[in-house]
Order: sequence, then structure tokens, then C-alpha cells
Amino acid sequence: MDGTDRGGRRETGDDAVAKPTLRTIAELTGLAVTTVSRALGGAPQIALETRQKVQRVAEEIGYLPDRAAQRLRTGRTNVITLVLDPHEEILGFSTSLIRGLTEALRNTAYHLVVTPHFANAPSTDPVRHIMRNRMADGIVFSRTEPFDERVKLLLEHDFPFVCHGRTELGTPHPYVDFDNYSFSYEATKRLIGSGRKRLAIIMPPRRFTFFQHVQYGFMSAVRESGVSFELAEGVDLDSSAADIQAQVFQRLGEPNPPDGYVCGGEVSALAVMAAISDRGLNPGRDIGIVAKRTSGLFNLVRPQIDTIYEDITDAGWQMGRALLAAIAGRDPNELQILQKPELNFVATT
Amino acid sequence: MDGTDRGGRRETGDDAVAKPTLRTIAELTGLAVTTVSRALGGAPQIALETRQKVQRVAEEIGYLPDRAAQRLRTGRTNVITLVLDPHEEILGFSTSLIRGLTEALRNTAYHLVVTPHFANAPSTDPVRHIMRNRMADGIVFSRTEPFDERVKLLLEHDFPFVCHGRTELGTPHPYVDFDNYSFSYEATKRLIGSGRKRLAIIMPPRRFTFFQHVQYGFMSAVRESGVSFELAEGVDLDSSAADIQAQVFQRLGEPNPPDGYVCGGEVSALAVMAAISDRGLNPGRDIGIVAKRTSGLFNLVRPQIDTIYEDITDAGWQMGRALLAAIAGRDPNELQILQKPELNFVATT
DNA sequence: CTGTGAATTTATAACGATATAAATCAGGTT
DNA sequence: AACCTGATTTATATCGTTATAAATTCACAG
Repeated sequence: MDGTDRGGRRETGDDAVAKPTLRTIAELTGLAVTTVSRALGGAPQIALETRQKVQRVAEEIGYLPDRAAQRLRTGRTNVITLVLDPHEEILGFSTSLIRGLTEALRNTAYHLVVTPHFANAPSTDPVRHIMRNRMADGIVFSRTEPFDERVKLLLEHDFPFVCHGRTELGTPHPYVDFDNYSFSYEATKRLIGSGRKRLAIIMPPRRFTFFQHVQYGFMSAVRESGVSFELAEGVDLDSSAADIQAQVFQRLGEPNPPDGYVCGGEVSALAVMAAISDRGLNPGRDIGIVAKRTSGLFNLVRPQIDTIYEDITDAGWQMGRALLAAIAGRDPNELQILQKPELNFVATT
Repeated sequence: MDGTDRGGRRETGDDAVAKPTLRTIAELTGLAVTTVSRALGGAPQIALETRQKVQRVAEEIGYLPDRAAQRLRTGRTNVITLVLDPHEEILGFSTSLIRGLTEALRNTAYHLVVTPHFANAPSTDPVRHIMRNRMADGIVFSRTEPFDERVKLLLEHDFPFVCHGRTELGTPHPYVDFDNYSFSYEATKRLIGSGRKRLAIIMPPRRFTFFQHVQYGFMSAVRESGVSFELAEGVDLDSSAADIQAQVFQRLGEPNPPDGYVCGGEVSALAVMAAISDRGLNPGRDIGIVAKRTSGLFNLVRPQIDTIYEDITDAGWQMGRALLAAIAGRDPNELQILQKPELNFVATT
């Protein structure tokens, strides 16, 4: 008669008690709903006594604010979205990132939504969609390009985000990046230091910002010592393992093959190792390898090879923290983080 | 004066146009908001002409329903939550699961929220929290136990869920499981068939349902042929790789060591391989290994070993579809899926 | 006793959608 | 022409919260 309805909700068993709302607390304390809201929301100009009473009652009845209502009223979603890339097929890059992110969001009001970026669709699609529908308060993504369209779009709309990797746009924005220059420089030096004479490197795809950092590090080290070198042709870190394997395999059958490889990822490193093994050679001894690793996998792979560690879980954590700061309005210049590599070289016998 | 406010929202640039709502469409078409809502919602008793007009206008202005408002009014969240386990350190189990889930949710109204289950906290915590705050319409989780507390709780509250793995509770409920009996049976037969005489197996932790399936498959195969066997003592699939490695290493130095290993996961398989290599033996030749794999990793590991494939992406996809069906109220008996293993045995030379 | 201003509290109106019930319209009967 | 019936459309109330503005309380000066 009064139009009351249960909103079509599914009753959750017989012990289902009416969910406590601000109104419940208001009735119990004899205060107005507004007052309760402000008391819990930390608004000024609420008598200390009142605030404490409200907080006590809220605690007692296990009140938790209704996210949907808050979101509808305030426009804040309390959600941050990770745009998941269709790459990273085999290993746990995303898992580590997610682990770090959830850790950073622990005990905050924020939830993590994971949304895929489907192959073939423009990279800006998920970002557009999220902004247009206000589906999140902030966005996290990886595989940043020097003039990344997503970054441009987000900057234009003044929408909070943190990306994994830098850009070359003039505008400062938050990011977490790994020092890929140091990685490839140190990796290359290591190979040179162990007497390798012709170095090859499997590069990231050209379009990513870190392509240049990796190249620069490699070239610097190579030039300093004058050894000969090549960039693995026709394949990159996004190539299928089979393609990388084939390329390396073929190259090893040609004149003047590389005797040292720098690999920017675990899959490529395994592919290179497999190709070397399949030629009857011993990876790490006959042909040197230094790989970037992002997990504990290479502790278990035999023979052991030199690796340089990029801590993705930490990156996720940093990105989470930076994003929260960005949402809170902190200066982006303070939210630019560069992770240092950790060298794990096998003891030389 | 009329109390209108912008809800504290951040303006998104100068091109920020008022976000289209039902009201916008109502004004453009001259219909009532209610009619528009019902036309778009597929309600019956709407004139075909009206419906088409509304849909056309909605399309034109790019209307998308406000999730928060729908959620507040209907109590449906359009969210499904994946409870992420703190295990699965190295490899991409969760990534694959998430990939499958997002694929299943593609073009549905549902979003995927990932929430961690922090170590040390009771496994029921995340489930309780989600149900209590109606934070999702359905839940997905893995590592199911025979008398799983989460399953009990969810069944009690009649809350939609799908778990990875079965239970031994009498009540039927949706699940996606892998045929671990076949896995270990076939793995064991393979070792026996290649002449191994003393088999060892690294078991899942006792508390999981699939412990029993794995054990049963192993024991069946072993009994049929009468070879001797052992269960790796003191370690299981959740042990650190280092511990597994140490155990195997030690065992190989004792009298009557195993000459064949069944490994239920990629990490344990690598650990076993590493231990064998470190003893100067050749994995796969001197000591047989059959491992369950959940990624393409073992295509790249040398020497190649026999594997049996569990398709986790497919499992995620199945779980997503089953969960949507469960939310729609389908009979749980129709939502019990058993995945078949795929044998990838290395060609014998 | 009254007026003043600061400190608190409260009433009201939204946010955008949908469930319910009531109202309108068309077409055919009698 | 008045009446009924079924097909459509619409008005109203509500989900739980918060922004705004108005109202109340209280201590104290005049």
C-alpha cells in the first residue's frame, strides 16, 4: 500500500536481518540521519560526545556504508581498474601485479576491478569506457608507449592513473618504471666480462618506451668495450616462444653466431636456452645468457643462468600507492618511481 | 535554490557534457522516464514502435545505465568476485583463470572484482564480507576442501558461487573440476610403461579434495602393476621449491631411490628436475618424470618431459559461464563440470 | 529579560534507476 | 452513444547516502 518493496533482492536465509543503514543508527541514537552521516564521515562541527556515541552504535550493529548509495550520491566509485593486457601468456606478470595492487589497497575503501583489453581493439577503448561511465576512480595499465594514446586521453580528462613505464610526453604524470637501461647495461657488461665476443639481444617491441632504454643500455656497454653485436632480427619479446627458438636456432647454424644473449624476459630466455640445447650446446657455458626475471622460476631451471630481477609485486604495490595519492590530488612529479634492478649472477666456478 | 548540486564530482575537461540518463532520453522522446526504463529493460507490454524509438535514441546519445543507481535500486551488483588465493606464487594460474573469467563475462553486464584472501585469515572471511555487504552477485574461488567451510556458508545463504574443485558435502552445487584421478592414473601408467620400478609422487596438501583423487589414481595404477612406490614425505605441492628440491635430492642419495616421479604442478616438477640435475643425473632419462602442466612453459624446458595438461583458462571460462547460470537460477546439478586431461607425452626415441 | 553569535543539529532535495499501482488509450460491443 | 476490455503509458515512492541550507540550542553580554 505504501509502495514498499524489497527491491527484488534475494533473501539470504532465515537469519536475514534488515541490513543496518544510517537510518538504523539514527533510530537507535535518536539523532537525524544527516547527523549520523556526518559523524561517521568525520565532518567538523559535530559534538565529540555525539560522534563517539554514533561510532559506538555503528560498531555494535556492524554498520557498513552501502557502496552503491555512496557512489550514486558522490560520484566516487571506490574502485580502481587494472586494464589487463592480452599478452604475458605464460608467466605470472599479471598475478604479481595484482598481488601488489591488492596489498596496496588493503584496508582502504578501494576495490580492484580487472578488465581485459581485448586484442585488436584500440588500446584507448577500455580507458574511454571507464572514464565515460565513471566506472573507476583511477586506472592502472602497463606496456606504455612514448606517445601513449591512453596517457594523452587520461591527461586531457584529468583522470587519475598510473602506468607501468614512462612516456615522452612533456606533461608530468605518475608512473612506475623499471630501470631498463641499467638492466641491459649490466647484463651486457656481464657477458663481456665473461669473455663473450659477439652479443645478441632480444629486444622489446619497438613501440614501447622501454625499447629505447634497453637499446641504449645495450649499446652503451657494447660500445665501451668494442665487441661485436646484433639485434635478434624478426623477433622480439612479444614473439611466440617457438618463433624466438627458431630464430636463435637458425642463427646458431650460420657463420659468426652470437656467443652471448641478453633476454628481456623469462619466456624469451627459456626459448633461447631451448634453442641452444637443441643444437647440442650448453646454455650459459657455450653461449652466455643474461635474462631479466620477474619470478622465482630461474632458481629452478637448469643449467642456472645469470639473471637480473625486476620486482613486479613491488611495482604493483607502488602503483597502487601512487594511484591513491594521485586520486587524492598529489603532485604527479612526486609520483614517478624508478625501480632498481637486482643482479643475480651465478657464481663463476 | 532548488538544492541542485553536482554531487562533488570532478569535472572532466571542458567538453564535459551532461552524462545521458533515462531522463535525457525521456525528454528527447517525450515519453516518461518509466517507459524508457521499461523499453530498454525489455519489459513486456511496450509498443514495438516505442521500444524501437527509445532504443534508437539511446544508441544515438550513447546512453549507458548508471551501475550505481541500478545497484542501489535492485540490489544486484553486476559484479562477480574472484577470491584470489595467496598461493600460486610463481606461475600463471590466477592469470589464466582471470583470462577465462573475463572472456566469459565479455558482453555481459558483469564486472570482475579480484579480492585477495590474506594468509592467516580464515578462508571464510572474504566470503562473509562479500555476502554481508552484497558486494557481488556471485563468487568464484579455488582450492576446495571436502567439507569446505566456504561452500557450507554459501549454500546456507543460498548465495551463487562456483568453486574450482568438488566437495563431499551431500548438497549439489556448481563446480568446475579437473579429472585428477585420470591425471595421476595416466601419469603413473606412463612411468610404469617406460619401465620404472619405484615410483614417487608429490601429493597435493591433504586438506584439498583433489588430494584423494590424485592418490586414488596413483594407487590404482601402482596396484595394477605391482611396482613399488612412495609418497614424497614431508613435502607437498604447496611446499617451497627449495624444500621439494632438498627432499628429492636427499632421497636420491639414500638406498632404493625412486626412478620415477609424478608431479602435480609445474613448480614441483621443476624442483624435482633441478634436484635430479644437481645430482648429476638426467631428468626424464635416468629418472622419469610426468608432470601436470597448466601453461606452455614445459615446451621450453629442456630436457623435455612428459606432461599432462590442465587448461586453466578454459576452467575460468567454464566457471564464469556456470556462475552466470547459477545467478540466473539454473539447477546446480547441471553446473558440475569435469575437465578431461590432455596427455602430452614426449615421443620415445 | 532579550538579543547575539557560535556551535550543533536537522529538514529537504537530490543522485539515477526500477517496482508498484494507477491512469490513459484504442478498439470493438451492445 | 455509452461501456467494457486489454494494451500501453505514466505517476509515485523508494533504494541509502550526502550537499545544502535552514533551524535549533546554548552561553553570555547588554
